[in-house]
Amino acid sequence: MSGMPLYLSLQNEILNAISRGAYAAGDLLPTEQEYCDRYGVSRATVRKALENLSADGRVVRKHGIGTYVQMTEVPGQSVKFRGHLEDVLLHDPENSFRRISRQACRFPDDIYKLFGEAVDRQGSVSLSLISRRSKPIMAGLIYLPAPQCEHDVEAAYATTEQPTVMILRSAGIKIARGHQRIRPILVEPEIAALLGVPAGTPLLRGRRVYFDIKGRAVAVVEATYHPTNYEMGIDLLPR
Amino acid sequence: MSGMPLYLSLQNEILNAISRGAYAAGDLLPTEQEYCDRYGVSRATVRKALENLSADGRVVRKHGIGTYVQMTEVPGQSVKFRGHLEDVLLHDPENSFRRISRQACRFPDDIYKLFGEAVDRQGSVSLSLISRRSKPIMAGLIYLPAPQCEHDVEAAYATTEQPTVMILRSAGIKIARGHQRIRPILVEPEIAALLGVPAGTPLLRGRRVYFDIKGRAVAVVEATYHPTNYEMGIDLLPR
DNA sequence: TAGTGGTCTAGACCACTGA
DNA sequence: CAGTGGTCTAGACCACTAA
Repeated sequence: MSGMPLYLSLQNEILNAISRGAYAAGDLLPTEQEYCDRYGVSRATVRKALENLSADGRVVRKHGIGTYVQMTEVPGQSVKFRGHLEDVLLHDPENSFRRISRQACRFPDDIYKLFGEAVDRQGSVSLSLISRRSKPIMAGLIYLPAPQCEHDVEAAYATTEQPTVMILRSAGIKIARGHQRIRPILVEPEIAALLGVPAGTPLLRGRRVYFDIKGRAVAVVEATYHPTNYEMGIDLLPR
Repeated sequence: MSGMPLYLSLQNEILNAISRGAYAAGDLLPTEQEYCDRYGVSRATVRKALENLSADGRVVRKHGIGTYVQMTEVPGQSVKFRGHLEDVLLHDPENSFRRISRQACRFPDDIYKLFGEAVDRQGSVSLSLISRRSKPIMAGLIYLPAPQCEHDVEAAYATTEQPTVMILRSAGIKIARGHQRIRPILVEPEIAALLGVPAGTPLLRGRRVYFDIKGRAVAVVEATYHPTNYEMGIDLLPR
């Protein structure tokens, strides 16, 4: 219908199907071939639609498996951007990751809410520091619920110094997607000391929530960024 | 060579060509057909490579013209994300834009540097407020160099209340790309009064630089966001 | 092993831009 | 108008995943 490209019509069809509840978060969408048959278009067209939805974070495509539906979000007034998990995982070999401390903890209300369905309010919180050429760039509090695999996570921690989400991966917890909300804070003394800035300095803090393929929150990180050793930049592109 | 997909090899070829100076910012790259002939691959493969570079903000593709090279950036340690110009232009009809004041100004050092080649250090600065359902969400200082088209910009301002970058567009200044750096600040009394928060509150400030197709900075905005009426969110996706 | 998504080709026609 | 990128097709083979 109309002058809209076929792949855009298909994208909208799929989004509508998701939003009217035909597929829930974590469900598998029909296969590419199925869409070809159902709408009478070529596979390249179906792929373009699904790749766009993937780029917009609405679905996750897994080679050999299929296309999963992601959680929908209903933001208020906000600017939302897209980024790559890897950019935040800091796999740059020049960055060093160090875990400062770890302890059991009963989650504060706001953190507990993020985990939603988590069976237990009890978990662990770790304090870590990421540096680059011995200059601190980020201090993070990492909240992990107490799951079956806690032992694997601890074992992975013991063998290597890697950012927490890498550790989660090596413990078999695959992260499909995340979301980070950025806000300004006046830094607390403990974090300030780690970053080497005066307590009370205004800093950027990102609250990251990582989700697995089923849309369950599996980790929450409160990342506090150094004011000058680190830059938060966003490229603005035409649509 | 190796098991790398053809389109990735081509992407790297193009990036290498750019970084060794074969094409400068603002130049046109070879056409799709030219790449097909030169590398002996199909047009779909060439297109995939160029579309990826476009999604990464390294080139801008213009229907009927060709593919332009964008400015390269050499960030220090940073997290870089991608977003859409339109998300920042706030074309949401529920948002209202109001220009509070405008005056001639001699640019401060840091702003002047951003304009780089601007012939004149003299320009204008406007103070504006964007609200949503009569709640303030952003106050912005907009710096514009004094160009030939200043008259057109002012004429556009007089006829409609639109965000500055929309105004620039309607004055014939096409914006190809932008960049925003986010940092925390303690808000000054004037901005605080506009947003309705106490002076000294820690807030997010984005310094946006808008570039035309030739890579020249044509506008700088210092955007200060309301702490609760606005959210800065980033989706984290697998690569 | 069967079925999925990932890559790739060789063609076609259309829509936009500038001269 | 000629030339560009935008959309689309109908095939092919490969790489990955789960059972």
